[in-house]
Parts: sequence; structure tokens; C-alpha cells
Amino acid sequence: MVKPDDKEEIILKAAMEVFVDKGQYGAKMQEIADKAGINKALLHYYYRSKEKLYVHIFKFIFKKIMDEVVELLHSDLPFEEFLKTFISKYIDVLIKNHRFPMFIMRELSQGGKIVSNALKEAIPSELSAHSPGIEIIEEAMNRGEIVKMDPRQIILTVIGSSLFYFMGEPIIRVLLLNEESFDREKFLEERKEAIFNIIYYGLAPRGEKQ
Amino acid sequence: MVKPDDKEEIILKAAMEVFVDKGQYGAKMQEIADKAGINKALLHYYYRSKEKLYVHIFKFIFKKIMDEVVELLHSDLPFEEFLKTFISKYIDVLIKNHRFPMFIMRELSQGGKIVSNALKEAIPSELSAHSPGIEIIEEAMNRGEIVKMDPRQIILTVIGSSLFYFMGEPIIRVLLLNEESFDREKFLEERKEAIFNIIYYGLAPRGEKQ
DNA sequence: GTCTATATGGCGATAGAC
DNA sequence: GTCTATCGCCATATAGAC
Repeated sequence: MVKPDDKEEIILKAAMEVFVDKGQYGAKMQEIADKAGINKALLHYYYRSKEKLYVHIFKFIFKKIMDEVVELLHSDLPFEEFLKTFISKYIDVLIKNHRFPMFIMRELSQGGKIVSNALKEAIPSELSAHSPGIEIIEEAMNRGEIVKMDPRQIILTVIGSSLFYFMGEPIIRVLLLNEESFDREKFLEERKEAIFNIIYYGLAPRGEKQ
Repeated sequence: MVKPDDKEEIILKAAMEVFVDKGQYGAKMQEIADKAGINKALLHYYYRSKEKLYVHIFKFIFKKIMDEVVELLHSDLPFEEFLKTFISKYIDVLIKNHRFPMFIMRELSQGGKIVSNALKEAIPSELSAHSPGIEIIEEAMNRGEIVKMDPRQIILTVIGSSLFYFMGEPIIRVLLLNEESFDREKFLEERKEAIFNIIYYGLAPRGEKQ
């Protein structure tokens, strides 16, 4: 563990907040310096340029999320239990880091080569070779527990359903959940159950077509 | 219809491309002017400031997408057919406007009050009062065609599953679909079917619990 | 390592001729 | 309406003292 009062750590934490909040171009070195309680010159002393600092932050955040997700794939539970716990723990990860997924995808969508290069360099080796999760799904298909289809379609459905709330929270809250007293925590617990139920039973083998 | 060679239209088109590509802060007036084949001064003549131009673009894009989606909700098909065609046509809308959803959500996540105010002013009246779609789902529940649950959970699952590919295309292509010859069009047609099958059968009433 | 002061460039915006 | 030239600010980056 790094000392919490290490200057580099303080800068990193401040920079992370500002970049996640404002993005690569909206973020200002002055604001980062203020938030870290130092001045601009010191930022350049530690990280030579804004771009270097940004790339550092991007890789750090991407790696943090990826590591946590890859961890969730190491499981030997039967498929039904695996899916249920994966969704639940994945949403827990998102609750704890609720702004990171949007940060990553947002920056990729507007950042140019700087960002996409950073992405490639930060992909965990376990993910670059093959996509784990696909094997787990294929096994369940071969055992006949779930219906046969392209496993990637299942992965996109699980991840997309879980992620969407966090990616679109500002607009979702306005358009769909615009109540006086909205209980976010309760809703997200229900979300875990709903996603699992819909997807798991949606994958159940059906006797008759249609 | 506006003349396609109308100066204002040309500017709007150029500005849209640049803002969607680079975001509010990454976009530069010079690049917009270049793309429109005019100079910076003329931009300010038509739209007094960068912020005004940006807000104009944001509202335009948001309204365009919303109008198309609301249109899809006007249907009197039975629920199964409604869901199938909604997903299919919704994905068609996304294919045609594949960068707009990310633009909207991205800007909301980093744009501050300027953007969230623009959002509120651009919400179609039909959406601000209630959320259509909820009624359609509730009817199907009351008829016993689908299992009872919070309709908002179903909406989030349908939209999230459909949207995710387009929001995350850069990273998905790297992590999940990194093949030499990936057939995007074919994959998205399969995506329509997969989403419908998983969700519709996932919502089917089940005789026994678990 | 940490600061103040300053250089340097880029960008939004305007002035003013045509 | 459309242009060139320029202003003025703000942000990144550096110089140099301590």
C-alpha cells in the first residue's frame, strides 16, 4: 500500500477526480493543483505534461475496473449461481466506482489516438488472448442448461443491462425515475434480481419453438 | 425542409460532426469553420458564441433521437410483436445515428449545468409527464402474458442491452469482437434476435418458482 | 522539492473593411 | 453577409529563486 500522504498519491487522487468529472479537455491543471493543495509547477515536476498525467490516470482507472471484473470470472460455481453472483458483484463494483465506466467509454469516444493507445497498453494479459466468460457460457450450453446462441450476445446483454443505469444515470433519473424520494440503493438491489431473472430464464431451454 | 445549401445548415452540419467527435471542450471553432468551408468570424455572426452553438447542437441531437424513439412507442401490436419490432427498429435507429447516444450521455456526464439545462428544455412533452412504454408493459402484466415486476426494470434492460453495443463499440471491438473479418451488419441483426429472445422469454410466466 | 513569476501559444471573440 | 486582422484571455509549460 502506498502512503496516503505521499505527494504523488495526493496528486493522482486529485487528478483522477478532475479528469473523471470534466474529461481530458475540460480538466484544467489549475483545478487539479488546487484540489491537491499544491501549485501548477509541481504538477509538471511530477508528471511532465498534462497529457502524460492524463494517460496515467486513464490506464490506472481502466486497469482497476478490469482487474475487479476479471476477478469475478474466477469461479467454479454452477452456471446459475455463477450468473447470479456475477451480476450482483459486478453491480457492487459499479456502485463503488460508479463514474469510471462512463469515464472510460466517454474518453474513448472523443479522445483520439492518445486514449485508444493507452487502452491497448492497459489491457490485462488474461483478456487480450481470449475472452474468459465465453468458456463458462459454452460449457453451460454443452450441458444443455441454457439454449445455444452466440456467447458474445449473452455477454453484451449481461454487461449492457448492468452498466446502463450507471452510464445513463443523469438522463435516466430525469426521464424514468423522476420521483420525489427515489431510493437508489433499493432500486439497484432490485436491479440485480431483475437482470438475473430476465436473462437466466430467458436462456432456459424451451421445449417448443416460439 | 431546409435547403441543403443554406449557410446555416452547412454550419450546423459541420458543428454537429465536430461536437459529436470531440465533445464540448475538445471541439474548436476553427475546425468547425474549416469543415463548413467558412471562417471563424462567420460562425460568430450566425451563432453568437461557441456555447450557444453547442447548446443548439445538443438540443437538436437529443430531440432527433427522442422523437424517433417516442414514435416507436405508438403501436397497438400485441406485446410480443410490439417488443420484437421495438427492439428491431430501435437498433435500426441506433445504426443510423450510432454516435448520438454516446454524445448525449457523455456530455451530460461532463458538461455541467449548461448541458443539463439544455436537456430539460429539450424533453418532448409526451415524455415529461409520464413514461410511455410503462403502460404497455403494465397491460401485458395484467393480461398475464408476462411476469409481474417493476416495469422500469424491463425498460432499463431493453434499452441497456440494445444501446450497449453502440456506447461501447471501441472497447467491445477490442475486447470481445477482435476478429480479422468482423461482420458488423450481420452481428447487429443477430443482436436484435438475441435481445428479443432473452428478454421476452425471460419475462414469460413460470409455473414453478425457481 | 516547492514556490513565484513569466514565457508561449492557442482559442474565442470582435473590429472594421468590403 | 463575408472576409482579414487583431485583441485579450486563459491554459500549459518553463525559468529560476529558495
